[in-house]
Amino acid sequence: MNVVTRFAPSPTGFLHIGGARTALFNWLYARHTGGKYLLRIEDTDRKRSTPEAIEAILDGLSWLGLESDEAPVYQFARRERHAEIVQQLIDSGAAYRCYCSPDELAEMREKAKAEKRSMRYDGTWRDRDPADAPAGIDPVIRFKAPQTGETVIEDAVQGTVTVGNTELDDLIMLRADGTPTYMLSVVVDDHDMGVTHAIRGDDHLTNAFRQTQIFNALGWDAPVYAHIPLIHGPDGAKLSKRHGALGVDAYRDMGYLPEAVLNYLCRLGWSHGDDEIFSMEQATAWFDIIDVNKGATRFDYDKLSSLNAKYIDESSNDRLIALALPGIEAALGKPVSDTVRQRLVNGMDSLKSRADTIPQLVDLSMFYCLDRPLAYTDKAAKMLDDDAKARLADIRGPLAELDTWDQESVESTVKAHAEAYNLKLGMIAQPLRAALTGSNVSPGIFEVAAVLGKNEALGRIEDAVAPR
RNA sequence: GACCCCAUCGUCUAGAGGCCUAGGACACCACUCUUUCACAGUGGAGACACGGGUUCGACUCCCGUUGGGGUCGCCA
Repeated sequence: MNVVTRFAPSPTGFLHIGGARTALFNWLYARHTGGKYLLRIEDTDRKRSTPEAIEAILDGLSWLGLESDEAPVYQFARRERHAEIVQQLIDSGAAYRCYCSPDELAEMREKAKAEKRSMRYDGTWRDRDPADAPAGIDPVIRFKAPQTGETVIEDAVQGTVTVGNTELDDLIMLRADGTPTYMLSVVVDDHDMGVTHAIRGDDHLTNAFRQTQIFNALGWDAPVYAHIPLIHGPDGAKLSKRHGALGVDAYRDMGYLPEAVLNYLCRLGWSHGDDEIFSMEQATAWFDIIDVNKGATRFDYDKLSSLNAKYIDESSNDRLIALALPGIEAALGKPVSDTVRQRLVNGMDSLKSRADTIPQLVDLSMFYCLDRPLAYTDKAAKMLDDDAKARLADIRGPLAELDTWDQESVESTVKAHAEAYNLKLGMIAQPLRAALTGSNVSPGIFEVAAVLGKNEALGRIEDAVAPR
């Protein structure tokens, strides 16, 4: 079988993390089987669909590299086809006109709730004579759902799921204004697009029953459904705007690399033995729906960050500098000079092993970019007491005499000096760190001195020694 | 409330009846390395929700309980 999968977001907001993973799983499965991965924008809700949301979704997917194999299908553009199918259903007696007003329906639900019955449409117009139709009211078209027996779906993730048909009411397929609803459009589009596997969030599980019924009424084969577990917030509650339900652009802005996000998302609900860190090529080779878990998962920033740190480590210095530069220049309030850029190039290897995210990398890099005199952190200032300043003043001379200024020469000079004066290395190294970086935390101080260059390093020492 | 789904360390997970004294990863703790902070390495603590079955044998199969989640729109 030629596999065709699809990701079908509704453009009513950004692409959130759950949607991104749904897209990823569909993409992986299509790639794994050598099939096709399609994108369908479900924009039949004209009131809530926006071009901005479409843009955000497309941007998010492209940032993650989840490109579809064909141009996106816009569901609303296919409304005539949908209406045509509905007409077909009416003709065959599988659908009917319902003249209940929204208010009547709301009332019906209220009453059902009060009587503690389930809140389903009661089928008022199901078998009523169309001649009773009230004048001046545009009817909706409802699906005449089977009232006996049960509907069974063989879900590729959840297994066999059965529901009694008495639980399902007659859903609306065409609104009073003649536009198709989601439930109908999905069925028609999945069929027309040749979708063989519908991988989607578990929140669609109950929809699968109704869609299966429509497929049956149409005499079409339903795709294989695979309802993947939902992603919850760190506290186990449903992802809401308050926590976790961010657009993927937010993750980019938080300094996460797309390959880290992808790798992390793979491990949320899917696994390949104990493999934790792997490329999309490996994931493609390994991915199968049977290995997807059933239970909901929680989003864990710590683990994402840890993965991100590893991907940052493996990134080229050029890429990292390009990613960090906007943040650095924003903090600086001006573009970086060529000198500073060169320092970043030279210092990046040890900077990047310390950063979990790009903003952290920016923070870590700032001391290479700042102009003299440096501002000191509290701890650095404390480190620069009078004794420390005296020691710095002492070491300045030998350093100034160096002809070759590199990590080795600075290190041997400082070490020799410490030995000669019978000082522990830290007694000089720590004040030196404070002077050179303005902080008590930095990469190896001799490397820092080398990267800074003789002039800048000596200047920063003088700044620290000078009375403030 | 009705219906549906789920249930292994705090979190993500391995586990397809004996391989399990339940493995890995993140987080946590300790140690090593180190001028600092990281990185890295080593070690540690930490789970099969509960109760019944089935079986010679259950984390694995069945039932129930409890807990969690989802759905119940002229939204998708």
